[in-house]
Amino acid sequence: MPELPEVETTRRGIEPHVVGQRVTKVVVRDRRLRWPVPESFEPSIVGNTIVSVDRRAKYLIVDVGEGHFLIHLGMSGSLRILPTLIEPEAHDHVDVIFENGTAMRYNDPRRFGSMHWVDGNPAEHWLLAELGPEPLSEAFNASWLHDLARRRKGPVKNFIMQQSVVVGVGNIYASEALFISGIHPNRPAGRVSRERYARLVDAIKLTLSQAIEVGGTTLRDFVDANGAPGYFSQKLKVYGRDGEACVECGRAIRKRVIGQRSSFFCPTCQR
DNA sequence: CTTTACGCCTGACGGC
DNA sequence: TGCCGTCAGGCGTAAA
Repeated sequence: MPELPEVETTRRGIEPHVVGQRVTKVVVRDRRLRWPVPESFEPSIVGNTIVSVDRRAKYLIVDVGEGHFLIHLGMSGSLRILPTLIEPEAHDHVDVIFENGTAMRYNDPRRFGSMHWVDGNPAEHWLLAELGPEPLSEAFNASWLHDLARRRKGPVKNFIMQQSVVVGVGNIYASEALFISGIHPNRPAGRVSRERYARLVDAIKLTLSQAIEVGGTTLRDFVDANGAPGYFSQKLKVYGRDGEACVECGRAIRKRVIGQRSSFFCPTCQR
């Protein structure tokens, strides 16, 4: 479910409610996530006060002073802020309960998400250590992409979805950014010119920024920390629009599976 | 090294 | 209504 904009939306939603809050209790009612939540998870956190909530790629990093915990939302995960503790429902895996009576609740039906406790520097944790640059940073630019793409034969769409190339670009925004920059998703990554990579970089930054501004994309079930959906789905130009008219040329948007993922593009506008 | 295919899961939806 | 196949915002892993 969540790509970078949805994770950032979640981060912004929970941050003001949890920073400065002291954790009095952590309840893990279902440890079955992508990796089992260890028994040591709760005692590591309890008693600490939340210092900050940061994001790296699609991971949320919660600093509790004594260490950090990482949260990944997988395909179907969400975090909610509860003003008061209410009865848990299906797939409510974890509650982090605060001294003031509020709580942060993690729900994940498909269980592709994860929670990790990290001693030491989280940037060196194995999940984060090999990640590429943040898409909204200066380090992500045309030179970086063009140089990395040399000799790569695989489709450019797969290339930009690899987290070692650039983080946070998932299946929706990859299709959108390629449409905006006029690049066919199936074109070999090594056969995209530097100039066109410059346009792709701009398109990725623009698409992600705009999506963050409106709270991300809700296709079926993404909600922010208050339970509200994101509105970027209304602005999607190609994703999920196969058969509809291209907003630029009017020809039908096509859908094709590339790298085992559905991809949407305009056969006329994208080369 | 890069690239590909496969699981891991539940739930929603469309067709019959 | 009910059943069944298909598909879904991710990504680690094994294998080619």
